[in-house]
Amino acid sequence: MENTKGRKKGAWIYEEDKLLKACINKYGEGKWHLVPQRAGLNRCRKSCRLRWLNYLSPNIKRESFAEDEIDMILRLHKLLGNRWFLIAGRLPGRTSNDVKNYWHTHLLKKVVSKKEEKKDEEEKPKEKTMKMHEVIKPRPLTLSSNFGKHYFVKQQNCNVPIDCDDDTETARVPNQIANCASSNSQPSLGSIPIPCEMWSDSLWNLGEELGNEIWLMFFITRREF
DNA sequence: AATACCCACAACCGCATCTTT
DNA sequence: CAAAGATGCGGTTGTGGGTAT
Repeated sequence: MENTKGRKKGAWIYEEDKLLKACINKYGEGKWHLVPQRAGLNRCRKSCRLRWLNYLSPNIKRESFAEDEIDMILRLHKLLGNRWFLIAGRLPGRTSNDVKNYWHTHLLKKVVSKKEEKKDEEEKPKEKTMKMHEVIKPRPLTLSSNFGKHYFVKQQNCNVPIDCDDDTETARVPNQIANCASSNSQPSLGSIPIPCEMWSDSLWNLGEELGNEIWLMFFITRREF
């Protein structure tokens, strides 16, 4: 199987794995555009990267998911939605592809059927303060190379509850960072900056309701593969 | 034994974001 | 500042193995 550029596609064979491993061991990870050439592989850079990250990397756990891992996936998914990379980041040895696959094959059905059950029971008046299942979607952000890469809580369409009297009074935080340590990255309500204490308090309140798991979303340091 | 179906997971693709020029 | 290239993530598809009929 080959693509339009004559690159091989489909399942990897043992020899290819060996070449890729040798290449990564020699040159390290990264510079994926150079990997096919360095390794002597007729594969595209994406394919090489995926193969390493999802299969060949020595950090990968091969055994099936443990109870606590499943529990963690369920909780984190409730908070983060389909941010598989972030969820996997909290599960040592698991890749985002592993988590995503496990979700689709094992957990999705469970969650859907549970929701169906709940739906029947509910039909109650709207929650006043916040919707517990609204997903907060953090996005990766690269700071200067000295700081490495970190993930923060914030992104477009992320509604942060702040002592609201009705449904509408939530702080719609623009696509910026809640990193109080950084002077130019203060969260805001429209153009008005939100004091860090208020921001933290809001998260703290939310954290109490969600069993403090919200804090996982603070400074989820990116794994260095 | 043959076939159909299902499940698990590896791999690909598209696109958004980041970095470099 | 814009364009081009590189990177990484999430959605989706393909495929092989196991099970049921």
